[in-house]
Amino acid sequence: MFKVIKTEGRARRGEFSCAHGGVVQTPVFMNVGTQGAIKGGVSAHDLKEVGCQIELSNTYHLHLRPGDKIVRQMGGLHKFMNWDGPILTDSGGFQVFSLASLRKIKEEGVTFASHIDGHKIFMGPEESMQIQSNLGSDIAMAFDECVENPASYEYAKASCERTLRWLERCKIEHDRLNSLPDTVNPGQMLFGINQGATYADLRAWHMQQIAKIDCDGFAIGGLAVGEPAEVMYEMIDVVEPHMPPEKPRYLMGVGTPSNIIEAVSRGVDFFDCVMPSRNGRHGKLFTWEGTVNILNEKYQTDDRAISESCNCPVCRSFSRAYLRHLFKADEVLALRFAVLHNLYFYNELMAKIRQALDEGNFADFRARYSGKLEQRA
RNA sequence: GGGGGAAUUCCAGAGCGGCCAAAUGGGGCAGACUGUAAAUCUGUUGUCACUGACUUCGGUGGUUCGAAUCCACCUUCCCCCA
Repeated sequence: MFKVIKTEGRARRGEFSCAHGGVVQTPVFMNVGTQGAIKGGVSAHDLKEVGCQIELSNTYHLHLRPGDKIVRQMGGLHKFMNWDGPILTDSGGFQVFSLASLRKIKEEGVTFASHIDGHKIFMGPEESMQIQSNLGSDIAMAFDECVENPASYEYAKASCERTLRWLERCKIEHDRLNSLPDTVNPGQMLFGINQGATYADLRAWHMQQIAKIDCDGFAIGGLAVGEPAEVMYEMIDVVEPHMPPEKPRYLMGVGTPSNIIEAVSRGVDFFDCVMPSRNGRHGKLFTWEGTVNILNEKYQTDDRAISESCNCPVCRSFSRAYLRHLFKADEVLALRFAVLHNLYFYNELMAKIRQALDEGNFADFRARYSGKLEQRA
């Protein structure tokens, strides 16, 4: 269920609900827990404290370890990781991109060499749907190919045509699985994914085609893979008019705070990104004043919180000097604190975007923050 | 008291006549990171007027066209015997 409750320009303020959790307020940032845990020592329990509304996990990774059948046997991913809110599972399509050296693509699907032990794994649309069904996520993503950048027009065209055929197969298999009497999550939704590299005509054509398929939402994939941000924005502009307005739009894997603000202004509702957690683990912290590299020498005796305007559990109690020390001393607590802070920031960013939309001053918000939040504090 | 060994750039530790401002680790400093093969990766780490010059390898002298590398003495440390 998705409902747009207010708009400002193309930006949308909405509400989304699914089989788990209460109403999700959009625009929303989904917190990434690839293997059923947020890297850096953050649990589902912590996600609540940090304002997370939806968690994202990965089909490929959970299929390899512990195995989707084991997750199913343990009662599904929600119970397994003790997260009662919505879960979106990515399909494995991104691994077609990120594990490019370990895979082979054919019409039927993709053969991977496991990044763990090298054994062969075949994943096609049906397999991806079966795995996601076993995981019992609330939103399953279609199995697609995230094409690398740059890609030739010919390759991008052939690839997005194949991704369209894969979506048709995903839809059939997804509906079949959902109707099984013992399915883990009968309310599981399916989102289709737009591709087409950086070619406007392919993007538009592909979006028009997938919009004909009765999906519960539509994602824009294959962006933020090395192209300039302006090109990414242009692709959103190209595709957005062809996205069904009554369904949620998800920009996959994006992005920086400014990327998110810009995409919201272009009509996107859902986001996810590894950036807050990964950068956090690497000592780069986001604040409303700009970014802080907590490893820098200048914070050695800085008694202030990471951000004095932040109300996260870390900023309420610990200093920059202490956090820097934890990093320098290789304490796992450093990772945990940094990730908690960054996720809190991202979730608060979304809350403030929503508030601005509610109050009708998103344009002001955008003017004030877009392009600023990635700069050094 | 006798015998043996070692002293190298922030640390550890290679080098043992020219290709050495000196390997490799660590530490330090800085940067990158966008549907997570990432608690990872990259750069840098004597000084300066920086495609070159200058001062370094415990100290002082010496051998040599040339020394971190060879010789003498000194200093300090370590090991073995008593």
